[in-house]
Amino acid sequence: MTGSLSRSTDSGAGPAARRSDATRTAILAAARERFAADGYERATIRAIAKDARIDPSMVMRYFGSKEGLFAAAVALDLRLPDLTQVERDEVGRALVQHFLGLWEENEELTAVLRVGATNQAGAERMQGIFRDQLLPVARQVCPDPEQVPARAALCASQLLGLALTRYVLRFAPTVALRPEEIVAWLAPTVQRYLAAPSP
Amino acid sequence: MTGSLSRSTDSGAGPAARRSDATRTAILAAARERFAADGYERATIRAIAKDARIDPSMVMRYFGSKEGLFAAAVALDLRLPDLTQVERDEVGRALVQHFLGLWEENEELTAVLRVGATNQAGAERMQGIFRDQLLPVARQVCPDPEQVPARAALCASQLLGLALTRYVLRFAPTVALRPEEIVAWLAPTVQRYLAAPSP
DNA sequence: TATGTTTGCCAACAAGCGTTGACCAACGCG
DNA sequence: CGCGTTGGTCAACGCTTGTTGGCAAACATA
Repeated sequence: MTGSLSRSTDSGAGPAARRSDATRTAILAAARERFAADGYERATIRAIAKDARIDPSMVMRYFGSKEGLFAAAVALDLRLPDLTQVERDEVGRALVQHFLGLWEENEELTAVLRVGATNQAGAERMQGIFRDQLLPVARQVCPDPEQVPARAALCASQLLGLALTRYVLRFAPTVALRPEEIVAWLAPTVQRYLAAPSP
Repeated sequence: MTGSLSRSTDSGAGPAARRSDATRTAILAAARERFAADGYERATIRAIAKDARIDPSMVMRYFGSKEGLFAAAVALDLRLPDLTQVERDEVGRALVQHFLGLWEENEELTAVLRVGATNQAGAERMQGIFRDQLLPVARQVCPDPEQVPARAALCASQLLGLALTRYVLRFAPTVALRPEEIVAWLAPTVQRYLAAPSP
């Protein structure tokens, strides 16, 4: 009941490092992996707990529910670059390159895409990412403000389509493509969607 | 409700129209709807049976298992046009138009896409559709036979990306686009992926 | 040492799932 | 009429799921 959480080793800046932090991050890592591999429904709390080598009830204690765990596991920040600093006719290439790098190293993105395809809450989360992160960047580049949503949406369709076929559906020819090839093919597309005059 | 044709009037050609055919198709329709709306795991046999107003056990009798039902519900034929009959620089537009028409009228495609994102068997089914239906068409148009798989894969990424954002994730700006706009934007992309010299 | 808080495991719950088999009501036909 | 086939319901099975509460150690503080 006491709110006091003073610790002997709490020296100065930042919150004290609790013993449970290790388990917490272990759970989150296992959750990301499972969500990415299996999607929301088939990624069971029991399996995640087994991966993290703790009891399923701990997951509930730390994250309240399965939805809470998912929300905590995939807190997505695309870290999109500031396109005002990029040459006007290079924004397409910059965006594709950035996205590809994200997907290659980060399995959260596969998780959120897989869940977005199954789950209503997941879809809404993706809508939020699109609205809060991609739309503003598109606004920096698009000529006509009124066309920003449509153009950003077209970019999303191409970028997510690549991610879908390469990381989720695993089409053989798409998986075989080297990153440079992908950039070379997709950059002009994204460039046109973003900045070229409308057809 | 049954509208059953009498067996005695079974005149010659084709198998007799059984009374159960109505239920069968009702189950399939309900299954398509549920799979499209909920994905594989959350589309329960019980819910499908309730939609079709019959007992869950009937689904098992007719289709053996949930996987059997899914296989029967989404037997996918894209009916892709013969691109050798189309002007060389119009194949992009033709393909986009055809795909868009399919998606707009046919919820099987949403179902198979949603399931492909969750389910291993679903993903393999999509790989098969790509291999057996899109690849051959690309072979009709691509200049260099060696590039056919990569080029077809790029087309798939754009077309499926559109379907994903429009019909599954339901991004507002993508949903708002009129079909003609989509064709106008995507046709040049697909055209370039298929037939333009590699970058 | 004594006390209260963390951290964790265990066993169980209620609900929902796919699936099965027993049983019943029509129907077609001799 | 009687009888086999068909179309259908019902009740249950075994299992897995998310979730809960109790209890025992480990630890921190006094």
